[in-house]
Order: sequence, then C-alpha cells, then structure tokens
Amino acid sequence: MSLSDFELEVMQLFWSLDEASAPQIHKIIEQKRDATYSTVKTIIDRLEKKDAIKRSKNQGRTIYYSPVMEKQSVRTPLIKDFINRVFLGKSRPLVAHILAEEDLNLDDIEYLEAVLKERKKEIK
Amino acid sequence: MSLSDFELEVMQLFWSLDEASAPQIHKIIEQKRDATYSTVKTIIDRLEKKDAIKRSKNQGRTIYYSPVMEKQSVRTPLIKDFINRVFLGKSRPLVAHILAEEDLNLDDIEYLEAVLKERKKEIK
DNA sequence: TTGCAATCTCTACAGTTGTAGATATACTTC
DNA sequence: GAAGTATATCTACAACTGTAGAGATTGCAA
Repeated sequence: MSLSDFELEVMQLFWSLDEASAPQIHKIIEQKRDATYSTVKTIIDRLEKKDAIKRSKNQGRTIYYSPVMEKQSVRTPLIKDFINRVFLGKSRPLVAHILAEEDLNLDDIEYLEAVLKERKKEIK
Repeated sequence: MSLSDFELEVMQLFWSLDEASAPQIHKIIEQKRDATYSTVKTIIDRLEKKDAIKRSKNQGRTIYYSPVMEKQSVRTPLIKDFINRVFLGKSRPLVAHILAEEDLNLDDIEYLEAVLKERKKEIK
C-alpha cells in the first residue's frame, strides 16, 4: 500500500519523533503552512488504516501513535519508482544532476567519494 | 502545472521521439502493459491542454505532436520535490542510497567520480 | 465508390487525495 | 459539579487520475 504526499510528510514526523499524538503533529505542520487539526487527523487516521502507524499509548483522551512501516522499506521502492518514472530507470543521470546542481558541502562530497570508492572495489 | 505519472511516462516518449502520433505512443505503451488506445489518447489530450505538447503536423487524419515542455524544466523541480518529500530536503542520503544500492557499472562510477571531483574544485 | 478500419472527439466514472465541517465526548479548571 | 476546551470520530466533497466506452469521421483498399 503506497503513501500519498501528505501521508509521507506525516510519516517523516513519526520517524523522527518515534511517538507522537495528532495534536503534536498538527502543531508541527501548522508552523509550515495552514492545515486544520481535522485535516491532519484524517491523514493520521488513514496512516493507521494502512498499518503505517499504530496506537502506542493513551494519555487522557489523547492517542499516541508510533511508526510501523520502516523508513527504509518505504523509501527504497520510492527511489526505484522515481528513477523509473523520471529517468527511465537510469540512476546515473539522476545522480549526476544532484551532484552537479543540489546543495552539497565538502563533507558530503568527501563522504560520497568514499561510498563510490567502496562500490568500485565491490565491482572489480 | 504538474504532470501525473502517466502523463510523465508519455512525455518521456515524446522527448525521445521528438514527434509522435497517438497510435504510435499507444503501440509503444501496449508493449509494456495493457492500455486501450482511448486511455492513451486521453492522456495525450491532457498533455496538449496543459501545453506540454503541441500538434506539429497532420498525416491523413493522424495528428502528430511534439514536446513543448522541456525535459530539464520538468525534471529539475521533480527532483527537488522528491528530495524534499522523501529525504527532508537532504540530497546526501538519497545519493548515498543510490550509489550503494542501485545498478551502476564501472563506467558510471568513474563518471560520477569525475563529477564529484569537479564539484569539489568549485567549492574550494 | 463504397465500405471498413483507423483515428479522433466527447463523455463518464470510480478511486485517491487534500481539505475540512459537524458532532460527540472526555478531561480540566474553577 | 459545571462549563469550557481539547480531542476524537464520522461524514462529505471537489479535484485529479487512470481508465475506457460510444459515436463520429475520414482515408484507404478493393
């Protein structure tokens, strides 16, 4: 079962917080843009229905949720799919684009160089 | 105006063919999966309405279309958006993931190493 | 030249998604 | 204990998307 944009956005919050309530999530999202509590709660309900999160505890009437789906298992197919859709399945032009255009500092670059080196070793 | 998945898939074909008719596009898509002519034509109509493609010539009753939107101008925001949605705006983990997991041959790796080197020079 | 096949045009529909209101209910504060 | 507020539940809806049928039209083959 795939996640919509908004659902993914909320999942990101659950992944970083590990446990959160609807009001908490709402407050965070509200800082970035308009969204009523109701809207956010609907997304959370849908995530629950999809078994992406589960109720982990109650505090008063407030329900806390934790992630069930794991970050990696959500991301991996998304990347695959993105490369297929946007780059006809070829990763190289995507990486090249990012390396050339996106924000990277020296640290990032050196880290990525190391990853490449490692990968190269495996192939040979 | 953004493009749906299917619209993007069809745009990819226009980008590589530069000029194509609905029947042609349909035949290509059909090789990969089921899709009636009608469905494909609807997508093409929507692309035309969005000014992503334009009628370039007629041959008999067959209409030929060419891309108007450019590949780069469609891809760039998609990448940006993807990184934001899936990686909270950080390109490094995305690249790291691809470099570590996706299909890359020695040639790709050496090419990317060169891109990185170039980028490094700019930063310093 | 006439009929058939290809193509186009128009319309429709159900699922998903973002959006949110209305209403119910349970804490909390006084 | 009453009132108000925070939270949950339920329902709804319009836009977008993938899907495709019906019917009109035109060009080509025989």
